[in-house]
Amino acid sequence: MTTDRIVRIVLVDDHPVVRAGVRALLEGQPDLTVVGEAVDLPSALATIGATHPDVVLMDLNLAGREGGAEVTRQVRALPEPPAVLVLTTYDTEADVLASIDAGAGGYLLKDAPPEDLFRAVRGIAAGETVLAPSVAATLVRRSTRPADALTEREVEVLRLLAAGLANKQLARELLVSEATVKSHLAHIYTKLGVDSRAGAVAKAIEQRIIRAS
Amino acid sequence: MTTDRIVRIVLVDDHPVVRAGVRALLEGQPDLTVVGEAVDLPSALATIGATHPDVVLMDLNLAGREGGAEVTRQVRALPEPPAVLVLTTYDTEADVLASIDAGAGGYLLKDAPPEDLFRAVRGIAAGETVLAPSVAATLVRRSTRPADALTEREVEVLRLLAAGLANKQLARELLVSEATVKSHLAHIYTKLGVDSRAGAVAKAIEQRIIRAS
DNA sequence: CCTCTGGATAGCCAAACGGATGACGCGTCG
DNA sequence: CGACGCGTCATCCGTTTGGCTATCCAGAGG
Repeated sequence: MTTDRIVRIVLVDDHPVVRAGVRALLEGQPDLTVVGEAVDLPSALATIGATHPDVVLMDLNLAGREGGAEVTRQVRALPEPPAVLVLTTYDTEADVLASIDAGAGGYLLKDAPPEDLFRAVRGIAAGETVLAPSVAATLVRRSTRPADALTEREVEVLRLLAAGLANKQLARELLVSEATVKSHLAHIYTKLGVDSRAGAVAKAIEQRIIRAS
Repeated sequence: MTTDRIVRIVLVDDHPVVRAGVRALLEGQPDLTVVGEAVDLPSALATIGATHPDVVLMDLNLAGREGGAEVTRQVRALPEPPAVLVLTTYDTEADVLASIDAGAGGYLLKDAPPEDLFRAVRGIAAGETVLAPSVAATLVRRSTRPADALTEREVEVLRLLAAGLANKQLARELLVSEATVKSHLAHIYTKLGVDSRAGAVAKAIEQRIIRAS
């Protein structure tokens, strides 16, 4: 609490515009400083190894082979890992859960006001967990209504379903039998309150369980 | 060409982080200046009316009721309208076409290097049309294949499809025979490049042909 | 005037789908 | 320990879907 040390930050985002923006905002704060930037997994590990930052600001939608969640996981696997604050555009259930699971200490949306960003960075640096209001709401909604919470596997099925795959293709992709796929689908239908694939896809996108991109 | 006038710019983006980033980048150029920012349609019209900029940098994924395309259209409908450069994350065919159709003079992706951004802004201000390479490719691909563009009726079918209705229900709802519904669906599938209802719903939402909520 | 497009209609048929029901191994948790 | 959730798999059965081919009509435009 009496740590008036400057918070050292590394940005990981493949958009130059966003990096410049976050950097400009953070550098306006006397107690925050950006010590490095990276655009993908290799550059992130290299930059973090070279600078040993306190906090990593991570974009989830990285262009490279590995998404932000995977990069987060590997960053957190380092010895004496920095705290990771996910700063992204979407707040789908799947994204949030994957990030938290990967070891992120916070989840903030890019449309958050700068003050929230500063608060979040300071909080993360102090070891707190920081969630954007809508993200917290998502998690609360999920834990207060455990009746219709989809399992990981079911979300996985949904994602592929949204790609228009048939049961046979789903089975091949998930390495299970077609019977299992139909079983998952039946559960998904009852949980989402629909009775067809099309309805499930629409409802899943609407409820941000998966995203349409 | 001998116009050494400073290019006056208004930013329209609902992400404070991105606005700050673009502003920081642009202000680093002596011949470019940001004279205003806006987050949605009303604030955009107000800001543009008050500042009369040369160029508007427009994000497509605005949070408000109107997307960037609609805002672009209304901006271009003003007397002596500023040039509009769309600066966004995605380059889906639908987005690009909607932007151009709405009167945008350029389309750039957020992952473009800053130099490209500067060049684009100067070009737009000079009355040129500026397209990102991948965007240009999209347009070329389309002009060689002018096959797709859903009719009103087909979009109507899609909307109901996303509600999970079966063909029989679709027929009742649309006051046509089931055969007609199947005919529409077949056309939709070929136009969207899918072969199932679920795929069609996902693609339609992705391309913003219908809304998911 | 004739063509083109969008919309509506029809029948056929194999394949896919959704519902129901039951079962098994495996963790967790009271 | 026993109940429970989860993921897995299976069989049966009626319904739906998607692909195909073909016709008809009204309005727009060359």
